[in-house]
Amino acid sequence: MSGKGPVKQATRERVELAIQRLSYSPSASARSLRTARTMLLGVLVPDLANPVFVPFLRGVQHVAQKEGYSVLVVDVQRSVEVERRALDRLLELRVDALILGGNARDPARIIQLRRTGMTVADASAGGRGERPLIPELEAPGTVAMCEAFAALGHVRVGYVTASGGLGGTGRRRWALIQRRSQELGMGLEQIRVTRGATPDAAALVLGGAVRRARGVTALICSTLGLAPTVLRGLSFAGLQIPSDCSLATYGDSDWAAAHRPAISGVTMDLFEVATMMTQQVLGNIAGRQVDAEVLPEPARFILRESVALPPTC
Amino acid sequence: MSGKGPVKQATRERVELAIQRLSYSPSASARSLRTARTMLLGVLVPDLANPVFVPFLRGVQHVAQKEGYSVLVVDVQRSVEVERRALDRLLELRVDALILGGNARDPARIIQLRRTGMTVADASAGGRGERPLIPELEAPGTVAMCEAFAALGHVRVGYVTASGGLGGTGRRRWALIQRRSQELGMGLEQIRVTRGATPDAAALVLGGAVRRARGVTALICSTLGLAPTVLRGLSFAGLQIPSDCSLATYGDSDWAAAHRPAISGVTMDLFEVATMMTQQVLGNIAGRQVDAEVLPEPARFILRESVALPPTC
DNA sequence: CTGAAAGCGCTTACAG
DNA sequence: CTGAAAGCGCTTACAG
Repeated sequence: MSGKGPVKQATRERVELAIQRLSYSPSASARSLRTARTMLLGVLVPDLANPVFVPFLRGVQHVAQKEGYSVLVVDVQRSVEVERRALDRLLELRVDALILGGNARDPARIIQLRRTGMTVADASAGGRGERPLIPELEAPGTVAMCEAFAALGHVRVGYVTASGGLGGTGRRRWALIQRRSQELGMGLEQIRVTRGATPDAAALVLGGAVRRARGVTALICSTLGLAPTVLRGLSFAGLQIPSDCSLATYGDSDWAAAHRPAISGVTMDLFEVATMMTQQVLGNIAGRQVDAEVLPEPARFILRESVALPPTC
Repeated sequence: MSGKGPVKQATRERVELAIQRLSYSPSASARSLRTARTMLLGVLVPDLANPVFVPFLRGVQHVAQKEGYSVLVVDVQRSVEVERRALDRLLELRVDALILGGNARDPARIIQLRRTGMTVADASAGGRGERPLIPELEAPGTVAMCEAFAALGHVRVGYVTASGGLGGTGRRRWALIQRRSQELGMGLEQIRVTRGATPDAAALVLGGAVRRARGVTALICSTLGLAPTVLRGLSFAGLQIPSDCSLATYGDSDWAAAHRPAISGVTMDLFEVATMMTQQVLGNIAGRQVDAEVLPEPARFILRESVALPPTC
């Protein structure tokens, strides 16, 4: 009972060991200090309130945790200052890699980081030879949408954006829409609506664009988050979709599909994009050679009831 | 030019220092090893695909980063196993505190953690004397909703849940709805619909519940994510809201408000809940005495067009 | 194969 | 006030 036979003692030791283990847990700090690896991944997103970044974050989280990595997420709230501090902190934390979900506020900092040897994957912009993944994947969807409008006979399209400037991805997309519209002989204009604007405020802007002589016959919403504001604005203005004006949006969701009329959209699987990016990043830092040429599915245009023939005048 | 005057040398040293600083960044691992503080916060959410956890995560992120803390987020995907591993890892990382956005898969583990001195804040369940924050805040909204239905003359209500069991919050809520309905003289039944079910599958279940003799005249959707499925099911079944059946949901969003008819809902500000929880947690571990009695706004019931008089038979 | 030592980069208490 | 030393808890190379 108190250390007699040698076997009994061994047993007791094992038990004690097991008991200790119940609370013992090796210190990651100590290990990292020694090994110079933290098994930490930093993920920067411009704005978690924007729903496109949620599946992205889920994708990163998903593969990271399967590989034993933990993810530090920071919502930079579209602020250079917050991004700067976050990057400083992530570097102190010695993250093994950085994943950017959207355009960096300070791109110069990013290329500088790369120069120091930090692995950083950027979903939206391509630094030094790397291709901008998301814009590239999105392009086929944009083209398909433009072609669908043209095929139905639309002659003038309005691209609705939230007030505030476009980021790198936004500018690339706008350039593509411009080019495609022109080739297809459609007029194009940009319409600014404040996200979360009151229905009457949105109605004023949208009603004006649709109702004036030679007004737009179709609207493209630049982001899914803006769509409800646009829908309420149109509804308030007394405009019917699609008889008075067709509507499509970037992004898709169950709500867009459940809406009557169901809303068309350009959509791609950001979860999958994040998954593949993260796998590649983790492969890189493990020194594995990953075949970079397996790309996620490109974006598609989902045609639903909200896009139809233009009104006959 | 090469170390002549003492002043010049001092200047050069400053310059060299500044240059070095450009790449120097103190090691968080080393510091943590010494100080036994990591400035790390672990956040566990049951499922990031459930939109209620996104504002919650944003709230935590927001105050954490203002206070210099970084947040490790893990989506446990409703799996005990994933949760277990995540907790092990977060403990190795020596997070200064743990924040649970939803019910833990393994509550015993949590109370054990608390016993070892770990600070853990749980939004959905209260361990040992702490009150379950979210259920408590949600209750007034549930009551208001039940009363609204009763006041309009509804006699039988269906509570639509996703297939799969209820968690702690779900059970508490169900118990409250049961009690309130009974007190108000309304019948109640639970209806199970698979999230993401095809419209015809959902239509079968919902149509049956509404159309049969003495069927339900109103539906409550247990979570916002399920609402689109219910909407499409009702639409497929040829049922009009609210003339054939009223509809309310837990949660609210721009899409719910933009839907025609606009969807009623029980809603509260999870961003604010997370904000206050996190402030309290950080205050605790800093040894500050925070007044725990400032509570976030409780949930409200937003009455919109989707809830109206029951059909007259 | 086992065991003691060195060292990762900080902070903190202590000596000068 | 400044500076050298000890030590946080690991891993890894090295000696026995």
